[in-house]
Amino acid sequence: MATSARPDSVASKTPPSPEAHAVRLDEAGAVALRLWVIMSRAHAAIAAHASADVARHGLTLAEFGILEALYHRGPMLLGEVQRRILVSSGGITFLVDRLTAKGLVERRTCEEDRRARYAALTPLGTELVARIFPEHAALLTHVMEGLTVEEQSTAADLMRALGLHAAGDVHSIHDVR
Amino acid sequence: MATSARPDSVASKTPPSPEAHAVRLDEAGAVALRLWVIMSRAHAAIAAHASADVARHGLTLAEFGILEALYHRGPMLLGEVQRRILVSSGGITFLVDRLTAKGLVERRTCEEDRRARYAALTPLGTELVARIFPEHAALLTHVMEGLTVEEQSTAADLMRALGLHAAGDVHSIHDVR
DNA sequence: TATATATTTCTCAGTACTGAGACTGTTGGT
DNA sequence: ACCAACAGTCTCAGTACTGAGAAATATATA
Repeated sequence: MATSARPDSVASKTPPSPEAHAVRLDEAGAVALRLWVIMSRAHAAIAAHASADVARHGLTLAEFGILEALYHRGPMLLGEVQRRILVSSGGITFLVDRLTAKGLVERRTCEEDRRARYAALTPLGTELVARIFPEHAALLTHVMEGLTVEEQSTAADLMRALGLHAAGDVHSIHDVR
Repeated sequence: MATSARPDSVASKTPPSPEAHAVRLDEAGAVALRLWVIMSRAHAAIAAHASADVARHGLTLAEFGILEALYHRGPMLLGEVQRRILVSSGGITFLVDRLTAKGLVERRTCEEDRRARYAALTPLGTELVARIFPEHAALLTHVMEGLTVEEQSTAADLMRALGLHAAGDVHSIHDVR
């Protein structure tokens, strides 16, 4: 976590340096860039809170994401979990190993496809999620209070469209058609 | 980068497992949580594109963020850069070291405060940013096309309010007053 | 002045991953 | 049945950081 994530509230009304460069962008570029920067900062600020919260229980956000997914959906194939929480193939193995070592998760074989394995919560893991999830939700509710519930809902809809487009077949602008 | 970030388009209309747990949340909690998850996914999907783009030039997103900041604002104190791109104190030293090794950035002493040091672009660094920034902006414009320009602007306003609140004095819900 | 506290950067050991490739098992074509 | 291509997981070396603390300098208080 960053040691300080405050906005430059007081600081830096520094006079424009002679070495500063103005950028020429069309309107679409300017808006897109602005959204990306603002979104990154907002995400980082919220992630810092969320991360600190789960760290109280010795968990990383990625670990918590796995526990939460398994709690809500029941046992899942490792590949499913991987796509859901967006880590690399090596990462999911590593994370499930660590959660297994903590006694929160166990691997189960998959009868239909013997290459695959399920991850499932142990009773201890289930109990942990049941205990900490409500607190975590309350924290996030609090962190999100910068927007009204209606605004949050609007923001979620916009983010969803953005995410789906970005995750989908956005061909690189450098691709030949 | 995650090896696959596709949404579960086809997959997983799996029947609700007997081991799945329903969660009881008030409306505010449900909306906040939904926004957090959706926002994280959108951010990750966009970051994957941005990251891949700057990687073509051998840069990480954090490095590019520093170069961009120095390009637009001129030389900055390390602490300023750190707060702007949200890395740890060790991280900014490490990143500036690496950019210095690449010949893109140099350190300068600060006369007014001899503890502090400026980071400034070298001519090579300036030339690099001038060359790759327009391409990067074009890529982001393309990635953001899941929303209209007006929607992007709305989203940016909402994210800004969210980020400011989260980065500000959100006291932990567990604090005593 | 002396002392304490704060701020800025740097050091370094540690952590949480990534990504390329290996291994094992499945599927479809012939 | 065989073979090629593919899919799911695992291994492991490498990477990009974090965070606690140290060193140097600055500022405030008595």
